[in-house]
Amino acid sequence: MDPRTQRTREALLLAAERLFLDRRLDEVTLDEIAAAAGVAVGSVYNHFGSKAGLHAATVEQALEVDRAHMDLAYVEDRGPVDQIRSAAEQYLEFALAHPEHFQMLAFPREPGRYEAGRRTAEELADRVREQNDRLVAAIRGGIAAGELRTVDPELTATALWAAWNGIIGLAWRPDGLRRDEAELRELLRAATDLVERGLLAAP
Amino acid sequence: MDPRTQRTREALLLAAERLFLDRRLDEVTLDEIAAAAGVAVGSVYNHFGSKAGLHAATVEQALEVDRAHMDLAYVEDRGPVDQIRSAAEQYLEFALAHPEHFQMLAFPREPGRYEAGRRTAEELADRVREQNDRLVAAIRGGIAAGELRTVDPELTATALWAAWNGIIGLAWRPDGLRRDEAELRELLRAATDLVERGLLAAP
DNA sequence: ACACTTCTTGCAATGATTGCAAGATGGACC
DNA sequence: GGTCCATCTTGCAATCATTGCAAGAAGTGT
Repeated sequence: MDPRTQRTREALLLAAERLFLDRRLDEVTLDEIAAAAGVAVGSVYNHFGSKAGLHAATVEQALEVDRAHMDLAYVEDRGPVDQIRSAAEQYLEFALAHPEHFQMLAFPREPGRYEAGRRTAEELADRVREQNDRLVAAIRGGIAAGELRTVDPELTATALWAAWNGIIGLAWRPDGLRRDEAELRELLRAATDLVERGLLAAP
Repeated sequence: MDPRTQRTREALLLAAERLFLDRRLDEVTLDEIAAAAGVAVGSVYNHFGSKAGLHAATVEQALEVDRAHMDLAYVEDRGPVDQIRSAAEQYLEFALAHPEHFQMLAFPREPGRYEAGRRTAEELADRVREQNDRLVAAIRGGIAAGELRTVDPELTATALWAAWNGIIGLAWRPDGLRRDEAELRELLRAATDLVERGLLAAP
């Protein structure tokens, strides 16, 4: 990698990390960050695509946390059904612990006109696919083990993940429909129960 | 209502409607709209809270369309299960026909610091509650008729609606995970099937 | 006509974003 | 070393939504 790129990126990340420590995204200006990093504002766009992209990068470690969370779910000694159930729980834990990252994964914004923005967006999408593949595998496993009905694993995994996003996303609605942590757990539990046992009465 | 309020609102709505006819939200500036309406830019904030709020108001009729769509689902002569199934379908149709409104209902943005913005946000939330109540009623009906298992109707309705939001929202992702109309229909069908019959194999 | 409330307006300021052109720098090659 | 070239960086201007505020205008009631 070009040493200039490396220097600029690191200076920005370091400065941004410090500033984001005690202030929220909208309380810190790009001017301030760039000044603290000793770099031009434009460099933020060159390397991270947007303010949000820079912020994302500073919390990039959270993606590792994401993986760590989800690793908890897919441990080998759980049955497939258990894995799916705990995937939902761990996803919620991840979202509550790292709301910005959850929102970037679940509800990404337009990446802007800089190459760096689009690159970041696709990296995040890859992360989602990665988790989705594990879910697919769990579903496949469940079907193979006879624990689950025969469904399309890909379709089911995507639908499940998207449904979780919709439910968990209620936590950050700005209106009266916002749900708090406890309500979310209830909702997600209800959803999981629904998906497992179905809504229809036994025939 | 103060006649000044009425005049200003109508002038803005008329001008905005015209300009939004052949250009998208981000292609029309507030300066332009205010100039066309012969009012100050600030009036947009006084009455609609934000540019998005003004846009919302111009497509307000779409909310009637929303109701019309959803009315199709909850007709009396359908059974509760049928009603729920078609509620999902109609919600998708509504979202595809009126993406901006769907997004304002499903994923509202911060309403901004003007009173008008918060008012609009709560009106939209009320609209959601209204539809949610119908879903609750359908679920109650299904349980009463013995067609559905005994679940918490409120919890289930909210979870269902939020899940639909997550799935339908995939249509407007800016990244590689976007799903097109056909895929959405498939996904939603899969989700509905999942919710109805459950994922677990018959014991 | 007078007072009072409520709207409207104009203006300045902030801050993200975009586009661009000029300058600086690192690496490859002689 | 010196030269060339691709790539970064920078600075700057411009756009645009948003916010805050203060002065002016217009209803409303007395």
